[in-house]
Amino acid sequence: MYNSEEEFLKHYDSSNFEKLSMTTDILIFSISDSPTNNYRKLNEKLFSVLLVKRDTYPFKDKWCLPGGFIKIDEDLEDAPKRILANETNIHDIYLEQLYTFGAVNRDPRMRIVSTSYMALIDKNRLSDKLNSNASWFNINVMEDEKEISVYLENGTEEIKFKIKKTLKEKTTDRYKFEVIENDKLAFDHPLVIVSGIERLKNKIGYTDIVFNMMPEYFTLGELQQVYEIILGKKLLDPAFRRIISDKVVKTDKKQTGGGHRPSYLFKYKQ
Amino acid sequence: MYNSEEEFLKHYDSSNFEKLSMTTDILIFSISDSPTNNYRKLNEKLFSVLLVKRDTYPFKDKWCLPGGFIKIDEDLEDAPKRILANETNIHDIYLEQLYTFGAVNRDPRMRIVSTSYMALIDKNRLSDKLNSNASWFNINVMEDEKEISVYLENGTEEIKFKIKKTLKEKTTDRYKFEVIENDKLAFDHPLVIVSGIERLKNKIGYTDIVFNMMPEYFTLGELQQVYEIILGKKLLDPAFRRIISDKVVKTDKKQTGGGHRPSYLFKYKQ
DNA sequence: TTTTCTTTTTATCATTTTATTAATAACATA
DNA sequence: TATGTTATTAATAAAATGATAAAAAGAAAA
Repeated sequence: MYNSEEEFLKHYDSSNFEKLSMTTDILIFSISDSPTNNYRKLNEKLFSVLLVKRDTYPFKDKWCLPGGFIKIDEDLEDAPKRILANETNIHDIYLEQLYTFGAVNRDPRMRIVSTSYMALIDKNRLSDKLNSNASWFNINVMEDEKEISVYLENGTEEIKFKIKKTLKEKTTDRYKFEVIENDKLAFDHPLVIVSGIERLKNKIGYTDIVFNMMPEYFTLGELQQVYEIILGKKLLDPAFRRIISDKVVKTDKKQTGGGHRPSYLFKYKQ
Repeated sequence: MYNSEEEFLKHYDSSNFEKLSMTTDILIFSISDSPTNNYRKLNEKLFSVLLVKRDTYPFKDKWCLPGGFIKIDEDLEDAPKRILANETNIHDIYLEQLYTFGAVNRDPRMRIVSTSYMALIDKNRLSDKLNSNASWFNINVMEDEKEISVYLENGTEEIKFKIKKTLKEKTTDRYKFEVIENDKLAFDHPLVIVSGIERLKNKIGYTDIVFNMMPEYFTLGELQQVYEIILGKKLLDPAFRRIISDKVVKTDKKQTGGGHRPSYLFKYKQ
């Protein structure tokens, strides 16, 4: 019918195929300091995620991940970058594509497929003011063979949800996730959050991505806490130090005032 | 403006947002036997991918991955299942989402975002006849710090492409891939193939997915060959046997006729 | 029939890595 | 000055890994 690619494209009718909308959802993870900073209580580090309260339908007054529509003339990965720039003042943010969710009825408005991204940031680099409807939620995860329970709190509100996991194949560690309890999170965002936590848990073992969330100077105790929160288990001090010893450099700074032997501050070895 | 979610949805105008088309591309990997099966030459195992020759524009006469458009009323992951069913006669195929590619100009026709999937199958379960324009290509990969060269051949045709890799962040093992040589593959499919190989290379170490490509009975030498092809390096026999010893069961069957000590046949320990 | 060849399979030992326990160090407070 | 607390390191045991070599079993050649 056509004799060349040029000719074909000239006559191509793009309405031949069904069209849909795409959005992106961004899991922005960071590390927070515990609000209770008592005497003789370690400056506890917490793992947190940024959520936004919806002020319009659908899911009005529920919390969701920052996100938005992909523009027709915008590369897919430029959308999360644009939204991140809108939520923060930082430019060089660690960003990684997570998963694309595309169940037919995942959005009540219409058919929308959403590609989720995970961003890791050091909160200390943020200018203080967040967008008015955004808030950091500390993350607590309880996981066993069958379920993942996630508890989020920001000092005022609490969000809980539970996810059932069933092994997809005997040959993998892959699970099928299904939301079985959720009252305060919009869309399929519980799934996105859990996917991100799983990804991070997996990658913390063979990459250095965790340092994207750490401040410039930190103690090994703090770093170990972050590993422990994300992995959901306690680590032995000497083992942990062996593992990260070649990733960090000791500085001559010390963190005093803890009522005990002060710890040296370390930096990430670039 | 609206007093309830129902009311909002009733009046929702889905033409508010820009729409695009979505496709899926499926990397179907398997293991092939070497065509040269000489005396005293091990029955060599090769790693292969299924490609389809395009008979229409765009990219007429180029090779591409099996794929197609996502239907408006079809779950995202049902599309690759539908296409797999069309290409094979097998039902329970290992399928895993790989990555969503969404550069604005990745398709010359119009804006198309594509979610790629990786499928692993045991060729022995296929009925012999493939679709007429489909063909298995054996894969050879040469990788160093800066580049990945992939060489595909199906006995008749050869396809070569080269990809430059640059480290994205110092904190990860993540690379940015850029196609620098490619003459016979359509779209951004070189990127999809390389992403899949990297995923497989990574996952072979901590999952059992490789057994989805193995026949029911295999020798440890054959299994080791498959590991070696995918990892791109030689493994020591005793080390390999230690690693996989708890994943396989020895049967009382032997593979004789090799002019040397026969090897036992093993099965995957389900 | 015997020897040679090849590859499979197992054994052995050295080395490295990881796990566990315990000891020592340093600061803040009573 | 003694005590509590956490940081840091030392020391040892256990496990995993790496590397080499030896034994086993069949096919083919002498």
